Amino acid sequence: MDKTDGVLVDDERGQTKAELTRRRILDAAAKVFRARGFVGARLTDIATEAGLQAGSLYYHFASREALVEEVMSTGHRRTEAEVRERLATLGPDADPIDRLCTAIRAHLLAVLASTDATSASIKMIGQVPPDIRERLLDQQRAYGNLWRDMLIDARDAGRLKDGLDLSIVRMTIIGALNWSVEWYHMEKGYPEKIANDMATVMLQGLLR
Amino acid sequence: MDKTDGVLVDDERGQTKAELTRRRILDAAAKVFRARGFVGARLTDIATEAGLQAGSLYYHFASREALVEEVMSTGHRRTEAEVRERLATLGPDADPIDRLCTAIRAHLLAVLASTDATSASIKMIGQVPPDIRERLLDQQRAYGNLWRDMLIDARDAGRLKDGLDLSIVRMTIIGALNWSVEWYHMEKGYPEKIANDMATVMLQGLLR
DNA sequence: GTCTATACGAGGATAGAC
DNA sequence: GTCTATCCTCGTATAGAC
Repeated sequence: MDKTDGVLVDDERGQTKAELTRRRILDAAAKVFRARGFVGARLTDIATEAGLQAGSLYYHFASREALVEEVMSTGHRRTEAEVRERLATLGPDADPIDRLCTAIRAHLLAVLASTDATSASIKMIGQVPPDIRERLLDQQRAYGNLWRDMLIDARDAGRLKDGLDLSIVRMTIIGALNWSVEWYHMEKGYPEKIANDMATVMLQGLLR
Repeated sequence: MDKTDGVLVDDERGQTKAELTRRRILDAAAKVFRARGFVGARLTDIATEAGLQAGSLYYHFASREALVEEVMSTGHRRTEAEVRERLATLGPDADPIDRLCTAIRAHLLAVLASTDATSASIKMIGQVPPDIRERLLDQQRAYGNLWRDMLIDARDAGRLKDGLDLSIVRMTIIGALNWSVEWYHMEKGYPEKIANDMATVMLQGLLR
């Protein structure tokens, strides 16, 4: 499984040719899937983007679905990694609200300003076949728990409004963050500003 | 265009057999598209659900894409209609914050507790071919303006925090509402509670 | 490892009977 | 209007040469 490890490093030392090509295919696939969605992305498109023929993909991947799944899995793993890293910089006993704010910002920036795989994974989660979807949701459970725990900590510290269902709150926040892939376009956006406004609205509300 | 009018009435008087079948197909399509997504929904499934054979669909619709587009268009129109109706009950010079709160609740309830077409239209907006997508986004512009105007009114009344980009706020709110179709399941949900918590979080924030 | 060529299945779409 | 039967296109996947 060393293919799934070093995924975040772009260091080429010690990579066989096959591993490099495999990586190139994954990048191409992420780009095409992000742009065209699960339906619209053809293996021919992906192969062309990666600089080879459609048939050649099968030397590296067992099927179209295997390719999709790895792209999405990688995308989610990156988002989660970025959020956890940013949280780690706060130290273990940071203020729970600071942690929430940091997570909101990190998740949004990961989704908008990071790789194609991250937004592809969000855009396609509602489209992939049930078995793939199931495995991906399993994988995302740990990440969901991270958010759940942050919210519980904040509530236990007496910082949240009473009576809110924290599951609903969690899905509301993550939903707003994720939906940004549907409307954000590189030309017109300032991810930092979006992250700030979203954090403000979700934590303090939009009312004065 | 009397097909697109009476869409909300279930009154059968004056409807030809063809019009009734057409309606039945649209309902079946909405259900199948909602459940299986744009990719997974086959014409065979839709036809079966509507109680006829795949080939027969073509008497009523020119193509699969025409069918998709009408389902989505109808779905969005219903959401918009429900929100506008609820706003209308408030009267023309209601408090701008009441209007926002009402719109948030109405949009969510329309999406979660209403017909298959409403959630299908949201789930598939990121999946359909560019030309269809373009026309649907055009259609949605008027609805976006409704939200934009509500936010502007609230700001002009001095009720919103300073410095927020109202476009970002609008997309944040609508995004959170729309994303609910990805996580809500009929069994476990209480749309009213979800609507309340979402309105609270977005207007007043989740902090105490 | 990557190519070319091709097999194969699936599903959208059409034709004609009824 | 709806059926059955069939065509046709497209894209995934495989085989074998290089």
